[in-house]
Amino acid sequence: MFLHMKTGVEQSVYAILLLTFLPEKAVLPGDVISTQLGGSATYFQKLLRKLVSADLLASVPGSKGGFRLKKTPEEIRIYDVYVAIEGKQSLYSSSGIFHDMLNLKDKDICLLSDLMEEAESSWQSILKGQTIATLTNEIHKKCPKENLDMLKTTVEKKMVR
Amino acid sequence: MFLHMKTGVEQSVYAILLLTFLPEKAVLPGDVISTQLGGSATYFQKLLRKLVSADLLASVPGSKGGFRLKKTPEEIRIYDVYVAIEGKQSLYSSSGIFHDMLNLKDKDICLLSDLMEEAESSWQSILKGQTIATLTNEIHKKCPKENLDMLKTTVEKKMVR
DNA sequence: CTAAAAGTGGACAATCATTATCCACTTTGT
DNA sequence: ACAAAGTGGATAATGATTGTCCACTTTTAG
Repeated sequence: MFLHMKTGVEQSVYAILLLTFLPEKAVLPGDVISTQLGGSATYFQKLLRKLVSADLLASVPGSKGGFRLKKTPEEIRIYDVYVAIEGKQSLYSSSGIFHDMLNLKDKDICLLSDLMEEAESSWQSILKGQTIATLTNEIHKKCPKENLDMLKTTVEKKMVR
Repeated sequence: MFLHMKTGVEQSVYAILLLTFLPEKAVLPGDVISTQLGGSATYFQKLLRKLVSADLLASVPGSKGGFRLKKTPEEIRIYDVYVAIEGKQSLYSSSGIFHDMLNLKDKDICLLSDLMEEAESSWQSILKGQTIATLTNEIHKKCPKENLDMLKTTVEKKMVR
């Protein structure tokens, strides 16, 4: 088992967080978002596309285009962001060692699968219990108001429509 | 976040399982273990060394040497195997995006860290609740007795001392 | 109507952690 | 003394993640 936040998911969460500052109907161009977060702009575009495919973000093409939330912060669970980026497939999959060791006929028998599924679902349930809205609430505890206001100002300056 | 059983941990669990069949004081050479499990023998040696370092296995060098359990199956939690192979470090570590986004002074502030720690500890608690002994019990449900007996016979044929 | 700005999708390259190999060295039994 | 087996370290191969590029479509502005 491996338990590591890939930067893709982390970046996505923060990107969505940034978009919560947008007024209704306004959008933020992708390169503004990536500039604000730092890191690779082109890779970031791919993340944004995944978030669009997952219906978390809406995109407007063309000049004056950009991205905005497609759901409310309350509706977006951290788990949804995770699935949007990583996909659902990253659940435990046996490598067949148990099968080989015991010379079993049925390829699908695996000793660890039950345990791993339980562990994963326990992990996921935590991520399902937290939404983007939860995080925005916590921002105020963790971050000085002035920094937050500065960020809001930047967003409003760069947004379109 | 990424949740995937690396084969190292999986192999290790099965290796330990295999060693539970050994009578007191007997040992099984490393290459016998890896042959039984399949996969790379040399990589497997590295895993065994990690398990020895973690005090889960005892090793006897020299001719007629090999490996045996250092603890009882009841004492070895799946979590212990995980930590032995992966190390404790694979906890969530922020990549500093939150910091960059908000221009914070304190590098260590991270919005996601609390959530991730909670999710991880929930995941780990499942792995702490299961031991090698638990798995041996389940083997009988999942695996025909004849295959199991065949495995035991092989182990007894190849063991030393 | 044309150009510029912005998102889309796919092919492809770079990076990094994991997995795998090799070798010189030590320990133990015969 | 020699063979079998574990140890530790250096190093290569692999594969997933991350990052780049480019041709294409959509929209707005002039």
